[in-house]
Amino acid sequence: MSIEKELNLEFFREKGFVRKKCKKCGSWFWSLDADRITCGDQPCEDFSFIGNPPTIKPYSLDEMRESFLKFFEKRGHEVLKPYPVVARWRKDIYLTIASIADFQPHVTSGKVPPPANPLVISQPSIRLNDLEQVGVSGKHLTIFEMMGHHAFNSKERFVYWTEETVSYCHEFLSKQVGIAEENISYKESFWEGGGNAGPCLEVISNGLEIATLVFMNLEEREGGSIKLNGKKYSQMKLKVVDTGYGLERLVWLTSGSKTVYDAIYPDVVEIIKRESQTKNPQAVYALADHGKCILFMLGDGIVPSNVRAGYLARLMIRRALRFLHVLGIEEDFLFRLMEMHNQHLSKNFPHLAERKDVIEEMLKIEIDKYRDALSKGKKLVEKILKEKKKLGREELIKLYDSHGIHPETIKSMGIEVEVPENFDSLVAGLHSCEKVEEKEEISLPELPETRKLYYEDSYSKSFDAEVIWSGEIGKKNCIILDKTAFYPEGGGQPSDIGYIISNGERVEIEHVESVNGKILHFVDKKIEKGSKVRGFVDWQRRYALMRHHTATHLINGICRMLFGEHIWQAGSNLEENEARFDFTHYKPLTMEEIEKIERKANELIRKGLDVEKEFMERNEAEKKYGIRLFQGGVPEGGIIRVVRIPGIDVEACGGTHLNNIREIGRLRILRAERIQDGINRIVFVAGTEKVKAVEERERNLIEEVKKKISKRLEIEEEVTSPRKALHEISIMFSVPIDRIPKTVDKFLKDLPHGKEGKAKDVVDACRKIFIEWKKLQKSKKRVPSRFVEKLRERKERIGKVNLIIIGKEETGMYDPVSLAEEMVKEKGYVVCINDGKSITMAASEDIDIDLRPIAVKIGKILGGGGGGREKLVRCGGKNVEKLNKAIEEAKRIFAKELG
RNA sequence: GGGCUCGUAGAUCAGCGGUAGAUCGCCCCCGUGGCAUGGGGGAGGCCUGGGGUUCGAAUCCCCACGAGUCCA
Repeated sequence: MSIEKELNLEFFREKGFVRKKCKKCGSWFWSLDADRITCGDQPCEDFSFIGNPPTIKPYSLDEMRESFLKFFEKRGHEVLKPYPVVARWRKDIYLTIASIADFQPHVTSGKVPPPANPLVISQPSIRLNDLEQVGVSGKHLTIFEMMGHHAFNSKERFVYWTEETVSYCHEFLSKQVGIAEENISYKESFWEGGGNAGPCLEVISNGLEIATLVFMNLEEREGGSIKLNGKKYSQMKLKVVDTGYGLERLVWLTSGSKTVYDAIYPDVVEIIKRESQTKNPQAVYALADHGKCILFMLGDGIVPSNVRAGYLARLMIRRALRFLHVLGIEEDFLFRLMEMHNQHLSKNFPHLAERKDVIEEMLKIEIDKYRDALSKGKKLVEKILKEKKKLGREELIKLYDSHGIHPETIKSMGIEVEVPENFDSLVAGLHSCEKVEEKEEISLPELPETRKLYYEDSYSKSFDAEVIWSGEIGKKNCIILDKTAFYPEGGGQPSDIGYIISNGERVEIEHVESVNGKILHFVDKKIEKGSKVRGFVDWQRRYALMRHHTATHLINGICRMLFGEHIWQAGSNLEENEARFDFTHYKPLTMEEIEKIERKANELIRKGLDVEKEFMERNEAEKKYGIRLFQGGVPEGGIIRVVRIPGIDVEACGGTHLNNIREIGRLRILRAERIQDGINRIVFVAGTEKVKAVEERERNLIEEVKKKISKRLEIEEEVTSPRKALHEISIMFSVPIDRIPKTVDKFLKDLPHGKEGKAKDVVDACRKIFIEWKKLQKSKKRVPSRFVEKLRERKERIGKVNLIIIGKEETGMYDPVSLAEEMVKEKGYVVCINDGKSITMAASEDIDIDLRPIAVKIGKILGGGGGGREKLVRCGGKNVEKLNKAIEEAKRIFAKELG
C-alpha cells in the first residue's frame, strides 16, 4: 500500500490538478496552479490572507458553522448535535480533542454502529498541548470547533471514500465559502493517532491549513503486517472518513484579521484591551481564549479539582488569573469574561448560560483557592530564603511537587532563581510509573452465552439448570450453567452468593463472574458436566444489594436535581449493610443539604415510582438521554441496558434493580465525607429494618452517654433527634461518634464525683462537663500562692539553700511541674516533688546547680531515666515502689552538692 | 489510582523529646478636643482524634479524619 496510490484521485485528474513536490519541504501536493512551487503550508509559505482575505465577505462563527452543516445536510449527511467537551465515554482521554473522538473507540472499532452515516457535526474541542503558544502565535487556540463530515464504510455498506470526500471539500471551499480554486492546495501526508492511522490530505489556502481529510483504514496491531514509522498496523474492518475543518481558521481566513482571536471574538479582545493597565497583546489574546475554554469546561460539568479532568480546569483557571494579574485587571473580571463569551455562544450552546450560577460559584471558589495558594507559596518561599539564602534544585522541585509553586511563579514574585533546564522531567521522574496490574484473561471453550434469568426477572431466587461446562480456574472449581439467576460481579454491584443442589448434595456458590456473556460460578465442590442442578440465591443479601443499588440511582438523581448538572457519579460501592455513592461537587455538603437529600429521597420512596429496565440500542438511548447515561463507566456493545426512575434518573446499568422504589422502604444517610477535592461521598443504608437498626443504635448510644453523665448532672429533657445530638457532640469533642462514650468516661474520671447541678439535655450536659473538665485542667496549673507559702514552711536548711520535699499526699490536685515552678520563683529554694508516679525537681535561678545529671541518677534507681532543663527536671521509671528510696537518694545528693 | 507536604490561640505561623510561644485581632487601663497611633495589662489552647515507643510526646512511629499539592 502506498499513500501516493491511494491519493492519486480521479477527481484531481479530471479537475486538472497537478501533483508537485514542494521546493522547500519536499512533500507532495496537488494544485490547480501550475506555477506554484511550495506546498503552501507554513513554514514553506507565509500567510497571504492577512489584510487581504481570499473571499468577498467575512464570515462569523455562527455563519460559517451554519453554512458547513447545511452544505453537508443537503448532500445526505445527518446533522449531529455536538458532544460535551469532557470525553466521559473514553478511558484514554479526558477532553474531546476532535470530532472523530466522539466515535472512538466504540464506533471506529466496529462494536457499535455509527449514530448516523454519513454524518456532519461541529464539535467543540479542547487541546492543551500547545498551551504556551496560545496568544503568542496568533493562530493557536485551546478551544476550537472541529467541523467534520464522517462516513463509516463497512463490508455491508459502502458510503463514500476518497473521491467523494475531496470533491465535497473542494466544492464547499470554492463554491460555498468562495475561495478561488487555485488558492486551494492539497498536501499528501500520513495521519496517525489514537491507535488508528491512514493517508490524509491537508487542505491549505493562503498559507493556512484549514482542513485535514483523513482516510482512516489502519489500526495498530501487534502482529500487523504493515510497518509504518516503526509501528505495526493491520487493515481496519471499517474504513472511516475522518475530516476536520477548523471553524475558527476558516472564519479567520475570510476576515483577514491580524490574528485568529481578532477574527472570532473581536469584541472580547477589545474589551480586555480596554480594561488592561499594561500593554501585553499576548496576554490579552490568551485570556480571551482561556475564558471560552473555561466556560465550556465548567459548562459541560467539569468540577475543578486536583485530579483528572478537574485538574485541567483548575490549570486553565489559574492561567487565566495569572494573565489577569499581568494585565492589571481584577480577578472578578473573569465573571464578565464568561458573560461576554456567553453572548456569542448562548444561541448555539444554551446550556452554558443556563449553568451560569454554578459556574460563577465554582469560579469564585477557585479564585479564593488560588489566592490562598499564592500567599502560602510566598510565605514558604520567604521562609526558605531566610534559612538557606538560596533556592536550590531540591527546593524548587519540592516547592512545586508538594506545594504547587512553579518556578515561574517564584520568578513573578520578583525572586531570582535558577531553573534547571530539565525541570519538568525532573518532577516527572519523581513519579515513576508503576505497572498496572493486568487482569488475567480467562479463556473458555466455545460456549453459548448464558441465559440471564436475573435480567428476565430480577426477583428470581431459585431456578433449575444444567451444567454445560465444568473445570478449574485459578485452582478453583468452576461451572457454567445453561441459565442462571446468580448475578455476576459488575456495574458496581458485587457478585451473588448462594448454593445449588446437585444429586441431593448442597454445593456453595462462592463467587460469580461474567466472561464474554458466559456466567462463571465458583463452587466449593466439583460438579460433573451434564448434571441437573437447582440453584438458590442468597436472597436476603441480594435483596439488600438491590435496595442499595436502586437507592444509589435515586440519590444520584436527587443530587443532580438539588445541585445541578455538574453532579456525576465518581464511583460507588454496594454492600449488604451499607452503600457508598461518590459524586463530583465543588464544595462539601452541609448538614442541611444532607438532610434535604434524605428527606427528598424518603418522600419519593413513599410516593413510589416504577423503575423501568430496558435493553436499548445504544445510539437510540444516547439520542434520547445523552451522555448522562454513562454514570458508572461506559458499556462496550451496541445494545445497552437502561435503568430509569422516571423524572429522576436514567443510567446505563447492568445491575439488578427493584421494580418500584417504594421497596427501598426507608433511606438513611449515615455520613458525608469529602474524599478528595471536588468529590464527595454519601454513605447510606436502605431498607426499613436496616434504618431502624441504625436509629436504635443511635438511641442506645445517647442512652449510654446519658446514663454516664446523669451520675453527675441531672438531665431534664429528652433529645428530639439522637442523630443530630450525636453529630453535635462528636464535633464538640472532635471525636468520631463511636468514641463519644469513651471520651465522656475520660472527662468524668478526672472530675470529682457527685451530683453537680442540671442540664437541659444530653448535648447541654456534654457541653457542661467538657467546660468543667477544661476548667479543671487549667486550675491544676494555677497553684494558689497560699498553698505555696504553706509548703514553704516545711523547708530544711542545707547550707545556704532551702530544700523542700513534697510527698504524694501533699501535692494536692496540682500539676507537679506547675507547683515546682511556683515554689522556686523565690530565691534560694530547691524542691523535690513525688507525685506518686514520678519525681519533679526544680531549683531557683540563683542556685548554682545543674539538676540534669541528678535526674539521670534518680531515674536509674526507678528503672527509667530523667532529664529536662538545668533548673527543672523530671524523672521516673517502672519501679514506682522505689520512689521513697529515690527521694532519699536525692536528699543525699543535694546535701553533698549544696552543703 | 499513586507520591509528597501540612493539621498548635479567633487568624497567620514558630516550637519538632523535657512547664505551650510570637505577630495580628479581641477585652481592660493610660493618653488625646477627636481620630490615626503610642504605652501598660489581660482573656483566649483536649497542640485534629486514636494507638504505640519513652521515666516523659505538640514533637518520634503506626492508623483514622481533615486540608493542600504534583504525577498518571
